[in-house]
Amino acid sequence: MKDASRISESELEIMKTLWKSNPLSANEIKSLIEHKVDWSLPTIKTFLNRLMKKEIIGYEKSGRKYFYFPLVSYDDYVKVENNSFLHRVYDGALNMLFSKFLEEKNLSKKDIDRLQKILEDKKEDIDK
Amino acid sequence: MKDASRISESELEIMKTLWKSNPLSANEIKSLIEHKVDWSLPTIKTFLNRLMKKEIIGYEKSGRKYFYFPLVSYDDYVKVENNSFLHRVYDGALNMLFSKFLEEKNLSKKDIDRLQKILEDKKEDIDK
DNA sequence: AATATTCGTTTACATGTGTAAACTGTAACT
DNA sequence: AGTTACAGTTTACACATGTAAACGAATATT
Repeated sequence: MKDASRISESELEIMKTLWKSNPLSANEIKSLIEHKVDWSLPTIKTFLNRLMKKEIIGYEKSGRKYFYFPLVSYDDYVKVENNSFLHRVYDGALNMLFSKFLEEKNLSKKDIDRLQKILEDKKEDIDK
Repeated sequence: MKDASRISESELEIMKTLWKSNPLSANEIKSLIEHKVDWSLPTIKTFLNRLMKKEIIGYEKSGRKYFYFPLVSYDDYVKVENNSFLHRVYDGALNMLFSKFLEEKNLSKKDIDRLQKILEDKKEDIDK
């Protein structure tokens, strides 16, 4: 698994697009994210280049055009980010993290049910 | 509540110390964190100054010495960070966040029990 | 009182990031 | 074939951040 740690906030916006569908050209990316952010094409190209230098995306040529795709999966990225967040903000205390989120967010009953189910399953894994 | 969003990673290390106990002088902070990071006193002073400019900490003078203390509470900081993390990585999908953490972390039985308790309480709040 | 010490303040500098214009090569149109 | 369009590449520039030395003022020591 590549090191996915150093994706900046703006670069991440590009990555989210690429994770949803790929490969994509710079123009396609622009269309897909312009409802969220207002970046000029050059700006998007800068981000694509930086992501390539970091080996977080790759590309395949088709004639004069480049089509970009992720080299790092969303899951890998999430793993790295989860960990760094957990340690940065909570010094690694997962329970604290959960408590704080639960404290301040309003979950629907359905959400809670779903989480309880996940926890039940987890428990079984341990017991087994 | 002050805007606590723009605390950098290094500055955060200082804040953690101050949240645990305050007010503290620059030297005291140095002693308290030197087991974690190896920063020279000037470096720590830079961070303190930046935090002051951002109005995240304040100080009180006692003779020639300054004693620093937080202007932003840990809880406020956590709230802001949780939110930004939730949206940055999960586009706001709290359930996804929980699932991912639960998926990849190993919780002890006790941890799970505690979380289940929290969820139960949450549920009661809703029912009520 | 003179000097050494100790604080805080100012200045410094490299790297990362947000944002984009200018440049260059190649494909397409007339 | 010449020129226009358009894709990628190079250069640019300001601000944030990591890291710290130099400077100046005030206190403590001899």
